[in-house]
Amino acid sequence: MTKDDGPAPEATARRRPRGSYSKGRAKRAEILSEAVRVFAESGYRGGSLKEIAERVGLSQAGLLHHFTSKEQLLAEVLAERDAEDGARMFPPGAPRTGSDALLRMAGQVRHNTTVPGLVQLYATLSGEAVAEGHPAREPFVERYRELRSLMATAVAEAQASGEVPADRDPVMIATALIAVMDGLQIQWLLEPDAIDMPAVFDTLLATLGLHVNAG
Amino acid sequence: MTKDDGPAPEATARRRPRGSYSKGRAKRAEILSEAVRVFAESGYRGGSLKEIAERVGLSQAGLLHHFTSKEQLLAEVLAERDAEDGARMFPPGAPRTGSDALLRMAGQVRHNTTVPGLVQLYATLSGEAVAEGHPAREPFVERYRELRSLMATAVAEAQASGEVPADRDPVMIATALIAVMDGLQIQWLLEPDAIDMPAVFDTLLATLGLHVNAG
DNA sequence: ATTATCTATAGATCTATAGATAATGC
DNA sequence: ATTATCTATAGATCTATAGATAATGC
Repeated sequence: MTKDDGPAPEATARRRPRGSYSKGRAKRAEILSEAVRVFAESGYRGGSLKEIAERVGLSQAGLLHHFTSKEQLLAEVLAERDAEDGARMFPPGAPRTGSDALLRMAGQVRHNTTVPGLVQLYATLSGEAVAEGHPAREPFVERYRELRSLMATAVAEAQASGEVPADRDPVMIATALIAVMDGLQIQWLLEPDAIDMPAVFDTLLATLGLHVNAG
Repeated sequence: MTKDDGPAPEATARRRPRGSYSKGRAKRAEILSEAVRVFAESGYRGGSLKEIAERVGLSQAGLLHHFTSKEQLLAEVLAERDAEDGARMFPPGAPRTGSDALLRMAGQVRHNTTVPGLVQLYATLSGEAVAEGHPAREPFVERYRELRSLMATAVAEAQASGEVPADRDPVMIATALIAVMDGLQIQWLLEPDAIDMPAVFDTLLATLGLHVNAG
């Protein structure tokens, strides 16, 4: 067969898109990372496209060439951050079994103290996202659902292997651990010097019978 | 002495203010309680004076007769809510000693499930308030500082009296308990039916060696 | 030729103030 | 007479679209 599937140069005049140029892709990435900062500082409602645009050296309309709407920009910010954080807490290869995931969670808390911007992004957006109709609501619902499920499994496995006392409901423990992590972030963002996030989290794990440093 | 301290009817013509009428005071209270709802739903940034005004049957300018600015309205909302909640968790007469405060905290978690609007107010505002320059930031910093101090004392007393194991730092435990309470609210507001706040909190207290139901 | 940006602008908001009128209560 | 409200408006924003021009790369 001859290439009658290919682009008919003139007949149909089907001008197919060429895709973005490399300059465009670079700018797009720059916008995403600056959007993280602006949404972290001012939230989704409070953060303006103009502010983001100016920080990357574009006009506000220029920014909207890369993202069709503010809402789409937020969606991509969340997707990107979730992918990155997910890879950290649940690396694909790692045998996420037993107390392993719990220790990695403690590691995440430790890591978070080095990235206050991202911590603020989540703290700010999760607070906004509880509002009915907020564009980040569904993503957050799903995120917590998955997180609870993964952590509950980890707790149950740690209990089954005897690494952690089995006298508590694993789902309750998982929910509580996630809650502590979130709640600590608020207190820490408000008074970084007064709150030692990793120490508090480790204390709680120790109370559950899991010792981070002692193994 | 004759009343030369009284109002000189004409000389100085000092027309002193008469204070608000009862209708005005009623409207003011109405505004405050509707502001709670609007700020809960949309946050401080996202909530508009027009929305609040309409809900109480005033024009936006009419509302600003009772509060000189949006910021002042927020400040009064916070002050009022803090006073009310403070009275609940730390009643003036009660001998707030030992595990007493811990059990009252569990009671507060239980109570919170009946007032989702207030829970949302705090979840939303605390998320916003971590932003530099946010008008609720300082109030929240102080609130957490005081809460930690009160709870840490309670934990220490409970430890001293042997009601709770003394193998953990009371400040860490207090910080963690407050964090769990906050973090649970986010998960609960996102999925009320999936999260049993009181059960999770009680589970955590039990892990600490304090049994809410068993006494 | 297609993508990347810009300027200009429509159409919504929003807060706070000015100035007028209606309601309340010494 | 003082308080309680209203209408009108200034002065800032903000998002998204239209239409033009500059830059990039088949």
